[in-house]
Amino acid sequence: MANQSSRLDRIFAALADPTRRAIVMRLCAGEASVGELADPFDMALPSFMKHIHALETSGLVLSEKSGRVRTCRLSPDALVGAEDWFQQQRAVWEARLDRFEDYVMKLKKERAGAKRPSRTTKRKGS
Amino acid sequence: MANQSSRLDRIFAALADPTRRAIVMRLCAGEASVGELADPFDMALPSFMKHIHALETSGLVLSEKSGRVRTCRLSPDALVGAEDWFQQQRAVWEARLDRFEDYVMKLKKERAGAKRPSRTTKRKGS
DNA sequence: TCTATAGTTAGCTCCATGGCTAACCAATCC
DNA sequence: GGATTGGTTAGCCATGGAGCTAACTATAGA
Repeated sequence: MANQSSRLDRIFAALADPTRRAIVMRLCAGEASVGELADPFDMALPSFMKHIHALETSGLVLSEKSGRVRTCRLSPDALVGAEDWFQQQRAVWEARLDRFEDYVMKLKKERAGAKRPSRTTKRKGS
Repeated sequence: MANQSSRLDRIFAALADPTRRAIVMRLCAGEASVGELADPFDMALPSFMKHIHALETSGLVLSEKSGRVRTCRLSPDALVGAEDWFQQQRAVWEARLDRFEDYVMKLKKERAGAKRPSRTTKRKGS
């Protein structure tokens, strides 16, 4: 797993473009040919194909040509990689919030220690 | 003019860069000054500042200058927007898979005596 | 006050991206 | 077989992103 980050690079870069996000959204509803996908966009085909290609090299989209028609579909685990990233971040972030809260609680406790007999300050859980 | 890049555009573009993802990850662990953030990266400060700026204009990161030190932290709802997008997509996608699965099941049933119930579509909940 | 520190601004390269046209296959269809 | 359709390749251009240096501002510390 040397360079997994570059995969994330490409996934996020792919999703940074509204045209490509729209393609992904459309493919969520089922596979489609390049032509069908391109139809709603006011864009020359070669330009559009670049988007398809970007999505393919990011691993989000798979395509297959049969006859003269290329059919695209979402990769089964397409969005998983990126979504996982978010979840990891959120995990750290929330852990940190917890820790921060602990810290604040501890401060309060220490500071109030003189004034107030502390209630058993034990949180952590959620 | 009317349509400057949408917020999602900027968020995903921001996350498409490994340096910036690293910054976000680091900020998950708590706020830090620009200098502290920049330290692990072998990069000139002005270059690094561009990354910070990209993160700020994406709304992922907030910063505040006090004295000569600029302190950065994650925006509280930083990753929410993007994460939501994934969840929406996944919803549509899974709905569609379910429909597809229904279809497959129906096929199987029709073709033979129905035997095994399967539900492969499920992945981690949140 | 003088100096070191922490960022900032300006301005330059280089290359990737997103768009275009034009010409080119290769299936299909009449 | 010839025309049509659906994609592909090649090549051009403009923009913007990522990096750099150099010079500057402003605060903190001695």
